Amino acid sequence: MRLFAVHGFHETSMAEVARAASVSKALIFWHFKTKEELFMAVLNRLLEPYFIDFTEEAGALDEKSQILRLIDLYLLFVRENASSIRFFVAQLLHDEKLSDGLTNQVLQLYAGYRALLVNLIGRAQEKRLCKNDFPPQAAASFLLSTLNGLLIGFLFSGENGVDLDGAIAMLRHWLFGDAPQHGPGECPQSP
Amino acid sequence: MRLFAVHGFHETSMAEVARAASVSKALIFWHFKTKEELFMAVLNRLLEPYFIDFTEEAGALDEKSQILRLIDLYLLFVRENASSIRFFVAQLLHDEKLSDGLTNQVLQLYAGYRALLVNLIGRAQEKRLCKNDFPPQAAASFLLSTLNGLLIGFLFSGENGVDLDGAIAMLRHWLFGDAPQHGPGECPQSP
DNA sequence: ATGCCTATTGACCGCTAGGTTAGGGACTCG
DNA sequence: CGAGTCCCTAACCTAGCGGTCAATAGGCAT
Repeated sequence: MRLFAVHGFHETSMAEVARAASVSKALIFWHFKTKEELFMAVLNRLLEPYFIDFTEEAGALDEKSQILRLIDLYLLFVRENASSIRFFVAQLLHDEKLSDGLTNQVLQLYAGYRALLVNLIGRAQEKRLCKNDFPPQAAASFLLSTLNGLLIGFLFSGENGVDLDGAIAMLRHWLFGDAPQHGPGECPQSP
Repeated sequence: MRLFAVHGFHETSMAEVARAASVSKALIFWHFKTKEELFMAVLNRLLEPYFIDFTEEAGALDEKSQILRLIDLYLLFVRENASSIRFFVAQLLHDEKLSDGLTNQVLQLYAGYRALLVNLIGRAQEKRLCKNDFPPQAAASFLLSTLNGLLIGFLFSGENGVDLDGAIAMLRHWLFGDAPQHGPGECPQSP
C-alpha cells in the first residue's frame, strides 16, 4: 500500500514490494496472479476508510447544524487523508482503464454525500433555517463544487495555502445568510 | 505530445514515440539528451495555450462585466482544453519531482488570475457594483475554489455531468446579489 | 575535390521489468 | 509412515526499456 500510494503503479516494481515486505518476489505472484491484481487489492484496502457513517452522530442536531457538520467532516477528512486522496485523484485522472472499478465506487460515494446534502438542504429550507431562493439540488451541487475546489487547493498548496475558515464563512453567508467574518478587531464600514 | 498526454511519462516508450514520429529512436536522442528532456519540452509546448491575454478585451467593460467575463473565460477554457488539463493535474499530483518547473508555472498562472480577480472585485466594491461584506482577497479565493471544483467535476463526469449555468447563477447571486434562475448576460427585468 | 558540420540510421548494449519454474520445508490426514 | 496440500524461495527466462555508437548522406564553404 505504501509503495503504490507514494510512487504509483508503474513506478513501483514487484521487486521493491517484495523487499519492503521481506518476502520473495515469487511469493507475491503466488498470492496474486499479476501485478494488476495486487494493485486492485491495494486500491480497495486504501478505499476502506472512505466509507464513513454519518447517520449515527446526526441525531440530535437541527438541519443547519447537520449541514455545517457535514462540511466540517468533509474538510476534516480531506486534511487527514490528503496523501491517499492525492493518490486516488491522480490515479483516476491518469489511468482510466486500470481504475474503472474505483471510479464507480468514488462516484457512488459522491452520490451518497450529495443525496444527504440535498435532503438536508430541502428540510432546512422548509423550516426556514436556510435561504430558499435556490433549489436544493443546485445548492448541493454548488456546495460540493466548492468543497472539491478547496480539496484540490489543499492538495496543491498544503494546509496553510488554503483559507478554510474564510471559505466556510463564505458558505455560511451564502447558505444561511450568516454575517461574514471580518478582520480581527475591525468593524465593517457601514455605507 | 499526444503520446505523453494520453499515456503519461512512464507508460510511453521512446520506441513508441519514434514510431509515431516516423523517425529512428536514435534521432530523438540526438535532439534531446534524455527522455526527461523530451518530456519537459512537451510539457512546455502543451502549456503554451494557457497563457492568454485578458487585458486587451477588458477595455470597455465595467468591473462587474469583467468579472463575469473572466469566469466565463475560465470555464470556456476548461471545456476546450479538458484533456490537457486532465493530463497536467494528474502529472502535478503524481510526479512532483518530474514537474517542479511545471508547478511553478501553474502557480504563477494562478497567482495572476487571482490578482486580477482581487483587483476587479475591489474596484467593483468601490463602485457599489458588487456586494462588499467580504474582503476582496477572500472573495477571490472562494471564487477560485468554486471554479476549481467545477473544473474537477468536469474532468470526472464530462460536459453534461456539471451544471455550469446553475453554478454561475449561484455565483452571481452570491457576488452581486443578482436574483437566481437567470442566465448569464441576461438583464433581469421585474415584470 | 576536400573537409566540415548537421541530421539521420540500424545495430547494438546493459539492465530491469513482470512473470515462471523446480523444488523444499511444514503441516494434515489416512 | 507416506501422500497431499499449502506456503515459500532461489534461480531463471525473456521482452522491452533507455541509451550509445559507428557509419553515412547531404549541404556548404574553402
